[in-house]
Amino acid sequence: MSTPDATPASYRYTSSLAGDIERRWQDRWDAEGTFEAPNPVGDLAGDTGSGEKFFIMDMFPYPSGAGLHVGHPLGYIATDVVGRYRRMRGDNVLHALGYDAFGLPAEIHAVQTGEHPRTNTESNITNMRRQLRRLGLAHDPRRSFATIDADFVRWTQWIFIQIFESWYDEEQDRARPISELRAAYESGELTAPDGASWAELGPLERRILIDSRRLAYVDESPVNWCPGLGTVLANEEVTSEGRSERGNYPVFTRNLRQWKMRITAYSDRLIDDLERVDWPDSVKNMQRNWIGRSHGARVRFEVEAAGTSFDVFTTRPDTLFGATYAVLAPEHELVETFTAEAWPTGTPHAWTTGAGTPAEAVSAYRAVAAAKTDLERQENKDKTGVFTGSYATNPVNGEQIPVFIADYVLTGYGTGAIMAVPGGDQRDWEFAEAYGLPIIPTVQTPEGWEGAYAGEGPAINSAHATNDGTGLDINGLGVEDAKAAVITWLQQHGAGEGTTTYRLRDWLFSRQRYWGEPFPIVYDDFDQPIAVPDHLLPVELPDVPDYSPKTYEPDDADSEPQPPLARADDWVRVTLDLGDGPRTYRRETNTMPNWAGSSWYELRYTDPHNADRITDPENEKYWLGPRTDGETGGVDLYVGGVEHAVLHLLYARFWHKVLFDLGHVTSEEPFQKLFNQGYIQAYAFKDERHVYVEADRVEERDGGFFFEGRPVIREYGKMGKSLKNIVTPDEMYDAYGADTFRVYEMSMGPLDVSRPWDTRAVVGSQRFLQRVWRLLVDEDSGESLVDDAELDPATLHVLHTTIDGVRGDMEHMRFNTAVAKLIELTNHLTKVGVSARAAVEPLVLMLAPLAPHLAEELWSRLGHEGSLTHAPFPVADPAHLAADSVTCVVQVLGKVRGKIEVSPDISDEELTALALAEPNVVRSIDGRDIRKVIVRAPKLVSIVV
RNA sequence: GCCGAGUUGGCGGAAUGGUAGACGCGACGGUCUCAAAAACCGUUGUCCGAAAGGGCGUGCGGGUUCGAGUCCCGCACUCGGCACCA
Repeated sequence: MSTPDATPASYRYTSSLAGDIERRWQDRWDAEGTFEAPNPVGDLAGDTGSGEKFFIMDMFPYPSGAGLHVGHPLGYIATDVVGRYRRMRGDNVLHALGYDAFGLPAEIHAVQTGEHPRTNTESNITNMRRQLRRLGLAHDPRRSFATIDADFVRWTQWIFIQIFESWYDEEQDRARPISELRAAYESGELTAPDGASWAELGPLERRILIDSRRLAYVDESPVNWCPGLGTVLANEEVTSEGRSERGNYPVFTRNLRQWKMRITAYSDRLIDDLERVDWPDSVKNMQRNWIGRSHGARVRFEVEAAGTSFDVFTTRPDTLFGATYAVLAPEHELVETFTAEAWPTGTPHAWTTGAGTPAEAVSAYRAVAAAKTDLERQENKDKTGVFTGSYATNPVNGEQIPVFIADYVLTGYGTGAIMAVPGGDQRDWEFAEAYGLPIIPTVQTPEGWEGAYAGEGPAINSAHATNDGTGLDINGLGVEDAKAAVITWLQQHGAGEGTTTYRLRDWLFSRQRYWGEPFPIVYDDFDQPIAVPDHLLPVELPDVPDYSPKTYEPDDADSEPQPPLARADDWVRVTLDLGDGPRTYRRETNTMPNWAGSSWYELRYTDPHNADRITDPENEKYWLGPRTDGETGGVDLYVGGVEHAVLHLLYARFWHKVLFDLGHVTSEEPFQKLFNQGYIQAYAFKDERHVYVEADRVEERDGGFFFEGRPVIREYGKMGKSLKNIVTPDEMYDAYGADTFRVYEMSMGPLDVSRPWDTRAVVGSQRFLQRVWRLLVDEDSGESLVDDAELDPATLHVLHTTIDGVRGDMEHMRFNTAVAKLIELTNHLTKVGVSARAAVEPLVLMLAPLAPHLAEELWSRLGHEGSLTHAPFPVADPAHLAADSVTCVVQVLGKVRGKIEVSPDISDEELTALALAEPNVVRSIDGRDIRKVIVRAPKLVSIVV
């Protein structure tokens, strides 16, 4: 690396000079607390100023031990540029960075090394802080935290208790304290689902009734059990292949007692409020699809032989006349009830699978289905099933239709049972073909249509006459009208009603892991959960000899989860006085998923040291509250990758809404504006053995790529150690300095687009900063080159159009074009040899958000005392935006045939005359009649002949 | 299959319906140097032409318009999400 002494130009802006400047300013910013943002109240209280507040957040990092590559800081640089720009606009900017520090990698490391996960995690945080500090990010260091800090865990647990101690009031459409539910039962305003009154219930029954309504509850239900990881997983953590997102182990559906959060109560609000936030449409759509709201009908099918009925959900009640059989999911709770004693006479062989009785066939089928992973269920799309031996009554026409069980019907969606309409549904069609079931079309198909038809058309075969005239007849109606008619009829006849179902399931919240927040829950002798009182929070993790859950063979579906905390006997047994004297309780031994901390961390930035509340209401209202009535409030700008579209971003919205309902926050949404940055990707190279070779040693020539003289194949994708294509920020700091690195990342392209890293191209950004430096500083002597000359008109024009453009680009986060405009200004000043203060001061100020260290250095060399952090961002003077002359384009039949330099305020007539006089235009017209002349003075004349 | 985003030079990318390719990389030529590197200056969509100038050109096929990368219709391909969701 060159040093200042190695070249004649001792004061050239080289990497080492940049490094000196950058470290010096970083130390000074720290010492002066330059980026500390004042709060309205509390320990960080100060003068919040007259400007707007602006709260920026990055999706906080997991402190991985692997270190950073150049892709990681992209979003952090972008938010830093926005924050620095907003400060120069006079805003009070809150920007800090915490660490999402619970999670599996640290626990796996701990299991392997025996070292406590906290030790490793904290050293990773230290290392990451060091790497990021070198970038010069303008964060308020007082507001940084990690989700593993005892103080943070305390409030995570406190929020859990808030959720545990509340229920969802469907009438008022909001969460309310559980005490109000108890009061409603006591007063008789509400009764238990079975109609029992509060007075009739015993103490335990009362508790079970209350517990069943909580927003955080224990429930035995089908969950994703992953024996390979030894834990259960949320739906969102299972891939579409039915494997764990972490570790890629098989996942099985098992009925287990686990903690859940009633996120489904918020389905409608989570969908509807997407309209009120400024988020990318793609993310909104992903959330809508994930919640999966569908409108339809619930239809009751009586099974007379069994003396009971089952409900199905359908989005197409208009096709009810085409329902020729019904299917229950194999796990449906009524399967046994519907399983007949013996096969009805004439049952086709295919329906029985050769079993002697329905019970044998059903239990064999259920056993096979239970042993399948979700992946196996998905891979095999051949329709299979068995007949239960029972028939159900189609309510619209009284037809007896056979009831099957089949694994193409899912237990978790709708009612876990369907009416099968082979004429209108491809899956039902396939099943009907396989089992010889009748197919009745109920919608007129287009000419020549084969197979199931799900499209528009008039209803056919859809009438049933009854003696009393109450029969349903929808023939001829369109799909929408038919749906409405059927729902009305079902409601009148007590056979069903219109309803809405959701794909979203309640959030499985417990994990059998060590490295997570313990639940603030104990169990009493009745085995019922009780919240640990606030003053005993946080419940801290005990030290244990072994951090691993009991894991199993990945394919061992019958294994049972066993959390590591269950082995810490001294911790599990605890004596507490919960108001009725000291008693022994048993602690909950599951831990929270690593989504817990990130579900509320935006709140803690606003009041990070508050010991009495998650955040003071004044601070929350100032930083997050709605600016005007009807707004949701929330973080002003949240930047991160799209990979959290349905995980973190859905959970965080849910928790925030609960806290809003309970009156703890004034904002209805956590993140008002969301921006997904793209990824920086990289090329990787493989040799003829398909082994990756070091990418930085590959040469490109003759249109091919070579490593040590041998041809290699190029691939495009992620940066990764195994791909041998990692480029680290540290390498960039050493070779160019942080400012060059920042400018390069911002100039590569639009922030939301992914693009390949190209180390060779970074030098362009360095050359740009060197040119800026050379405008102000003599490279040989280090003397200032700045003078007080007046600006010529052309320079004034370039300067002010640049100011105008850069401001617009900053407002809309178009940093790539902002950099391009600053380069153009710099190139202009270099070309005309202008180093006048009137030009270079605004240049330095505009550069400050992007290359803050260099800008601070030049600002002080311009004679200013303090930091330019709060110096005003330049404002364009409209008087200088208009150019002295503009190039007018003359088109003939839409093709450019001439250009004229004209005054900006030229009249249409004058311009037309000039255009028609242009020699090349005259030649193009070639004597033809002019039919029309379109004039857009002063930029364009279009001549039609 | 459904939903969403995209397709512009050798590469990353610019372009309120009005000069396509700003800015940067690379490449080519030059200055400086004993030489090289760095730095600086110039050229660079493509074809015809000595030049002036002209033809072609934003994935493909149509359309609207004086004028389309941009708007409309259809298609292909790439990427992302969901997927036996009734």
